[in-house]
Amino acid sequence: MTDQAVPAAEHPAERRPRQGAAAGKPATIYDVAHAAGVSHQTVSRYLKGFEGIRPETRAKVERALAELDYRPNLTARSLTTGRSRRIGALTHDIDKYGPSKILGSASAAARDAGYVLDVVTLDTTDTASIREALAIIAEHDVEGILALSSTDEMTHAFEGIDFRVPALIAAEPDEPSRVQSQLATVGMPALVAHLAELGHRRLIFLAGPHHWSAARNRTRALEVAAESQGIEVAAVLEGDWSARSGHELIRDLPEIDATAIVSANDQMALGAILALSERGLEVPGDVSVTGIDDLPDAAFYTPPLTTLRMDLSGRGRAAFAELLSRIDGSEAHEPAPVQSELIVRSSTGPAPR
Amino acid sequence: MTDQAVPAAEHPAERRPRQGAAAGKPATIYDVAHAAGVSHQTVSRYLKGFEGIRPETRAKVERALAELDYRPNLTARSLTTGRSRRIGALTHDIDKYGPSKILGSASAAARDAGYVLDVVTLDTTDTASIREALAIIAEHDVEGILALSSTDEMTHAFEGIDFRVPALIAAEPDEPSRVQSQLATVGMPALVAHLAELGHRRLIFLAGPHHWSAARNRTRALEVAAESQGIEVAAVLEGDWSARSGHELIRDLPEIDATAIVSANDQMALGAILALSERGLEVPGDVSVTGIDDLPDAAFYTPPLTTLRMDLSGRGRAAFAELLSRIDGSEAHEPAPVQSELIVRSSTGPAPR
DNA sequence: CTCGGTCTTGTTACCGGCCACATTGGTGCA
DNA sequence: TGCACCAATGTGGCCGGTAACAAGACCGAG
Repeated sequence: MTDQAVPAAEHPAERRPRQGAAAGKPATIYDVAHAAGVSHQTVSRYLKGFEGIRPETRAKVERALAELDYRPNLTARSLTTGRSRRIGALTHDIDKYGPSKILGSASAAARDAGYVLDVVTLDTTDTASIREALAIIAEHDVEGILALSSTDEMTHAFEGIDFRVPALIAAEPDEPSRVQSQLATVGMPALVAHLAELGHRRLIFLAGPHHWSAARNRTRALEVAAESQGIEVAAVLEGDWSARSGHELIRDLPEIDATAIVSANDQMALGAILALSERGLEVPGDVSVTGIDDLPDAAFYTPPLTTLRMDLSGRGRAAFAELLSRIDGSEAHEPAPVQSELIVRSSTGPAPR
Repeated sequence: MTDQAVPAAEHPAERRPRQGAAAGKPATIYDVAHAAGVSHQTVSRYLKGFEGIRPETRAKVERALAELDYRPNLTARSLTTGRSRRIGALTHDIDKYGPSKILGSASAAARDAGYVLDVVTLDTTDTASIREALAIIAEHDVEGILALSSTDEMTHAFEGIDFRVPALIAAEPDEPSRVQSQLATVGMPALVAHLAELGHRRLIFLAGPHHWSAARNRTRALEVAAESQGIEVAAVLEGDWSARSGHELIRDLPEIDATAIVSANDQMALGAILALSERGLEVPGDVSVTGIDDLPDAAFYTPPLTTLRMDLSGRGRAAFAELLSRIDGSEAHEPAPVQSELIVRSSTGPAPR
């Protein structure tokens, strides 16, 4: 409490020349404290929103803060608090609609919660490269890990790893659950019923790749719905979600032994429609086609696609919310169940007799 | 240098109970150093790849490292080095193909360079929300900032801000440059020439939203190419990149006073095709339609779309490379020029007389 | 045998925050 | 008037690394 200058024992910040935004390095709380004539701790308290600071002290701090254009250094903060406010996100096929939509909504949810997503993309689907990506994420000191695409390889890569932080795969789960049951109990039956009402009795299913849990989910839901409504599934053909694969599967079929094609996503349906038209078949005159997802573009296919609208944004948000609740131990407020809704457009019509 | 135990002055790590991966917190270099019987600095040197370590010391460190399942704490490292190995990425419309493709490729490039992208998504396009997103990014201690979508609002939001780190907008630039000139000098002229050869003399252009620099770019390139080849642009209609807008623009047109529609992207072309068919016009029999981008789906539209393939991945990679070179001051190895290539499919055909 | 240089390793300070604890000044009450 | 108590603020340590410098061991040369 003496006022006499102690030559070298001055505060570290003393040695640094006075600096504002224009100068070299960003201001720290020490710079601010010095400028305000208070201790760094007082600044820290102010920043934290501590109430018990005298008005005039508060004013001094505020002035210094503004003057130096202070911005907190989150790196330093997270070193002591252990909270980095960062979530590692892992995805492949980010250029595909589904994953990128989920990513976007998860990212928006993250932002609203003050988090940022550290995105690492995967080039390939093999377990080894997923592991590698996980290692990168782990180094970056994230508070949680979110996998945006749910394949067997992903599940496998997640097994037996000690992440030290919560990790989860955003998925249409294999196991019975809200999502699955909503699709299986409401969405898919509605789609099949729609076809049945139009007189269709045999359909071909274009499935997604089997190593995706969402694909298995959708296949099973379709089979159950068809069975229970007495609709025959003439064939289940496995594609890779792409329009190309939908096109090839239908193009290479010896004969179209059904009056309807149900596709596990809209893009394969798009390919199927083209292949049908190349075979001289009309949609929906000769064959009806349906998709799943309801891409924004699906309403503008020729013809506009009848499809099941899936709430992908909801999935991203729900996944993030779930992860967040695991991170801070708070109870996950039960997310609204993810809905699927039948959207009838003109790609479906009465079955030809 | 005495060996006698100094009660409380032991190393911090001493006080913590022995711990492996199974125990509480992750191991630090101090833990490793203690386990190996060396100083933490020796461990740090080993980790850095320092050569001058005696083989037996090296072995001890390696053993301890493995035993404790040590993983470096990047937060602590970046606090001293000032290098966080993190890039802030800013985008809206991440669920659209263009931005997500650019994001994906930028992210892949980042990963290869040992960086991670901190993604913040924008809900709206206004400058204020961009600024807010930038503030979030700035707090997260990134080494650079990359904006993935290039709108006027983005440019505006970037102006007059002291980022303290390199920041750039990945764009098809307004100013003459490689990208623009390749599109303007090669791609677009090829597209227009293709239509001219088919006998088209009047076309309608579906432009992207004017506040996107890429949209202005494409509009200007088209106008120039059309002018120089004696093709008349009957109308320039501004959409918002979506299939919906392409559909509405063509649907609401009093008359189709042209034999070809050139769209600034594939999705508006998709909407246009549907609108034409609803008007009873055949593509390409009555009207030819072209797009730009060459989405994977564009080859499977009905009819498959003639389009200009744009190298979006190249854009993402190039943007990241440029940013990286600004960060570490290295010379940017001139990236391969971004190419656009004419892809002729069946949505274009001879002009009706 | 001593001295300087090199090689290897250890010690201490520091990055920018937060936390626990210490200290100061003012107030109420006996 | 003295003292306990509380409100406001300051001090020092710590988080987990890196950097600068110091120190001990070993070497050859004078």
